Amino acid sequence: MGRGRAPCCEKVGLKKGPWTPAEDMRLMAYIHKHGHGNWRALPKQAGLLRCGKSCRLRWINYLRPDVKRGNFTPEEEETIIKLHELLGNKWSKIASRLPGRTDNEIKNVWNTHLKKRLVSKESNPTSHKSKESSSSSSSNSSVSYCDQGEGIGHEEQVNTVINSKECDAVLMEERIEIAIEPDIWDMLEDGPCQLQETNDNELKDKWDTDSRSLSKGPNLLIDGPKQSLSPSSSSSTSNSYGSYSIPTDGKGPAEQTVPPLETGGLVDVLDIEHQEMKNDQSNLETATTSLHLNLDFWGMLDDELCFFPSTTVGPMGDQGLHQHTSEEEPKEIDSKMWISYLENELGLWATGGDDQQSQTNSTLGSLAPCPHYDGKLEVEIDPVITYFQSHPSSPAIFSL
DNA sequence: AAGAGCATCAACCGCATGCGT
DNA sequence: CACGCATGCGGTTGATGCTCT
Repeated sequence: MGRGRAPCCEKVGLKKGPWTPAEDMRLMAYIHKHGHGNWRALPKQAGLLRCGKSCRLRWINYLRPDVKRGNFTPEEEETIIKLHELLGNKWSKIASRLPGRTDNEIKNVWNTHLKKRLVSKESNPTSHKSKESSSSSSSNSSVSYCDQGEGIGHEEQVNTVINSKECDAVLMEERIEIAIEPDIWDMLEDGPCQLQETNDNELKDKWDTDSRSLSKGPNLLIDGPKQSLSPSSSSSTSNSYGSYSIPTDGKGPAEQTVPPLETGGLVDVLDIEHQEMKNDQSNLETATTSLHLNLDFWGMLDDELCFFPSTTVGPMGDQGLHQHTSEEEPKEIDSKMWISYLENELGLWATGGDDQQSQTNSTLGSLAPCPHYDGKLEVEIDPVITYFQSHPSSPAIFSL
């Protein structure tokens, strides 16, 4: 049905392969300030030698604040199995039922773990029969009924509970059903600067501990705590992670009343869906609430930036990042300074090889540091490292 | 200790879909 | 209605790390 085809990304001069920390930072900084209204234009505007697709994917699968990392819980796995029975390889739909999980991640887990597990169970029918066997076409093969046009009955089965429209609409509501760790919010309310002064060791311990349980990637910017929180739901979108709100202003996280979703079982989930759809108005309200949450998230990010050690405040000194004026121009200046600052900091620790590195290094000397930035940091404290050590996960940084 | 094989997962690719003109 | 474009989605690949021999 699609008319015309997206012109292939300009391949010439565009970088492929694993993302570097510098690229991650650039992307995060850009989206932080500008959002991602246009993925295609984004890399150019952000100074990234990547195609928009690549940026989008990186953001969605890794940098997105509410992405949950770490091993899947048994409950999550069970949910995936059940949903796969019903939906087949509709990874994005499945992902929409698992807050913080991406379709890519779920797809990988399915292909590497769950599928094999089910196959082995099938080969041992005494321990596993009935349900799985009746839907084996979808559960033990990556080629599902959805792919093959078979199993329409399954689709109908799903549709008796949720038609596709319902499903999409429900996703909005669902986005806020994410367990929040209260202490995280407490930490936020205390203010990151205060934390730095009073709870630094404790917090660091927490991060360190959490970090150990994390999955790691070959090119991770930072490992992150296995978190069950996602303060900024991506509910402004019709899918689980498709877009993110542009920062402006918002209400505090404390207003959020978040019933934990996780996996109460598929039936429960679908029941909830059904009930939810009875009231479009409430969905609209939820959407509004979620929007506030998203906005707040960015505000929190800005607040977080004062988490830099007192000697390592950002480019705007101890005021800049907190100063939110209504005027566009100062914001733009802030944005540029912020990005420049990030680039500078990356120049302190990132290894060479990245062509952006030369850029950042070249600007290193020319950029006026913040009033508190005395230049000794390079030796004594690396502000970026310090910052991310305190916030071991990039998602965590944003989701705090 | 070294190499082979396997497992995992981030990232890419191409097609599908939706929307604006 | 036709077209072009941007984004979403699912399959696949390749790099990396781990385990086994």
